[in-house]
Amino acid sequence: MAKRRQARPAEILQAAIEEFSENGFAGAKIEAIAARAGVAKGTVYLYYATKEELFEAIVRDRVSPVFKIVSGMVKLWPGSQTALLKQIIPRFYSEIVENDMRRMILKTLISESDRFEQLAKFYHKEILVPARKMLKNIVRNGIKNGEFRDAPIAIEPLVLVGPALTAAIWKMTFERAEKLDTKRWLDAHVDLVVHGLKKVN
Amino acid sequence: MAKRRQARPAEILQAAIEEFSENGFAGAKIEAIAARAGVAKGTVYLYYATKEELFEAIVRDRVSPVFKIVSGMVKLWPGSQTALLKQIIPRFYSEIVENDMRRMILKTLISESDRFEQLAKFYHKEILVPARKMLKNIVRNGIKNGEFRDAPIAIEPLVLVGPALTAAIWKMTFERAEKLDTKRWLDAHVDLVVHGLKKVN
DNA sequence: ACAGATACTGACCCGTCAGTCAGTATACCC
DNA sequence: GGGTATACTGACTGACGGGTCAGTATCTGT
Repeated sequence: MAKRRQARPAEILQAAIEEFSENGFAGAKIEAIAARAGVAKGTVYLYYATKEELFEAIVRDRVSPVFKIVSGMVKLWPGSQTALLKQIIPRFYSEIVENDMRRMILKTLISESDRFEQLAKFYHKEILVPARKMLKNIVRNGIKNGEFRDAPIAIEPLVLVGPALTAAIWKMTFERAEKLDTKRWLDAHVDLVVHGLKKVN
Repeated sequence: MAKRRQARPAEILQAAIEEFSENGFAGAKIEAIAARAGVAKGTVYLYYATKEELFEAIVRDRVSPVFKIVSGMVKLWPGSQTALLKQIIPRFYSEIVENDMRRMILKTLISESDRFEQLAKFYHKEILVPARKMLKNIVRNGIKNGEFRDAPIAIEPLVLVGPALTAAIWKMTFERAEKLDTKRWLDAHVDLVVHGLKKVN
């Protein structure tokens, strides 16, 4: 023991991600997180004052960075905006729908939004607002270059990724009643969006 | 007291709807439900064995009936399928996004899906499957009569209402960070769907 | 090799709340 | 008006788990 001062936080965070992902926020036990990290319960509290703070650390450490990668990709895109959407939307599925940790974060944000008012604001500012801006740019570029119609989606572009969120919800909630066919869902989604935006004259 | 045997269940159910809607499933206290119903805690348990059972009773009593009304409307629709969608989609918003009770039910289903495995199956069978069938019929009819393209949406038609779900989630989770402009969102949604399905030759 | 600082431990504390049940009040029938 | 069934009550129990802290181990500098 001891001397681990710098390694500990990361170890505990990793253990927490696993425990939270498997059991959700409410179901996760601090003692179980400690056990996974090979540490006593009290030690967890040396680094994170509350269960909430531990959860917030996960969001800050693991969610924000991912978005920056996607967002960087957009800036360098050489092809058409339609092709870009066909690239981006599946990305939402692999990052949100198919990723245990991020699905769990989403579920927690929904379930415990009262408890995490602060975190919801953080998520909104760091993820939702930038995502909207990114999508808005894509749509506007498409309108400008004649690919897309001048549609109200340009004002409320997050509507474009709504079905992806719904797929994630389905997976969390109804998977045992009926398995989601992610690929089929994604295909329908992309097709709808592409044709919904396309300019027709 | 006494003699209320037939009135009690409905009174308690109503009180439970209010308490659950205001505080969510986890935050709702049986004692508070009892107080609202003007009854002692023990009395609640004479009619509903557990908190879960009480919640299930709400879903069974209040959710299924609504769907039947919407679904009936579709059968009698005289106009175009496009016009029908323009009628139906806003309906999803008033029934799900703008209704406290149903938003709370949705949130609970998501948050407590493990606890309510049985109920999730019920909801799937009674709501989701019929909703999908209804939407599938609309899309197919539209394809048949030349209004719509033959799109993959015909196979996964729930994608069409995905953005509505997302709006409900936003309202539950990020309302305090940024108020959802439901009408604007709805307009973008309907526009996307209508143009996404439209046949163009 | 000693002292003080730092890291860690885990038994315990404590608030919460779903669910129970012995006791009380009311209705109903003869 | 007495006796029994039925409805209701609310103090209590028991499980749970987040958070605490007095005690122990290890490290570090001199």
